[in-house]
Amino acid sequence: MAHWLFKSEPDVFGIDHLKAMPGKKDHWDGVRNYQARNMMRDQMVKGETAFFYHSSCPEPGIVGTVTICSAPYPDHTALDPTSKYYDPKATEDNPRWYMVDVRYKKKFNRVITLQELKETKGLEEMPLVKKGNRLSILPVSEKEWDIINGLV
DNA sequence: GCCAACGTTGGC
DNA sequence: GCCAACGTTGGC
Repeated sequence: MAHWLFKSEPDVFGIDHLKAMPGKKDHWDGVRNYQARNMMRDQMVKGETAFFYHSSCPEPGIVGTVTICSAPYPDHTALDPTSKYYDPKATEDNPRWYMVDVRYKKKFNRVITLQELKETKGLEEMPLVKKGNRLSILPVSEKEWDIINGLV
């Protein structure tokens, strides 16, 4: 099974928000980038695990893990004119954007900072540590998954 | 708040 | 199909 990384701004929706949701799960809406959507729609499988990453905050880094607990399905916020994720080009027949549900799995006892990830041997090829990457959904290899879990 | 690095849009 | 303009992301 593949592994993933989900980025989110902790001020908007951090791992503690997810943990506080009913059933400790929520839908991961608002992905509005085609590359991220394609990975989500075409490759994600229920039961796979992912890192939860906090971005645009004082200490950017990986804060825990989540489980993908649904198959990909259309992101209905794209059809809602009152949503900040509304997309006038999305329709019922052609939803354009997709999402999955994620469930809180674990919060690490510390933040594995971006800085630390950059300095860790074996993670050099992670898109996350490379310059200019802005995708909110990223694939994580089995090797990288193990290395990062070993840092905690 | 700055700015680099993208991605998207739209005129041609 | 090119490409300039514009918008967004996200670390610092």
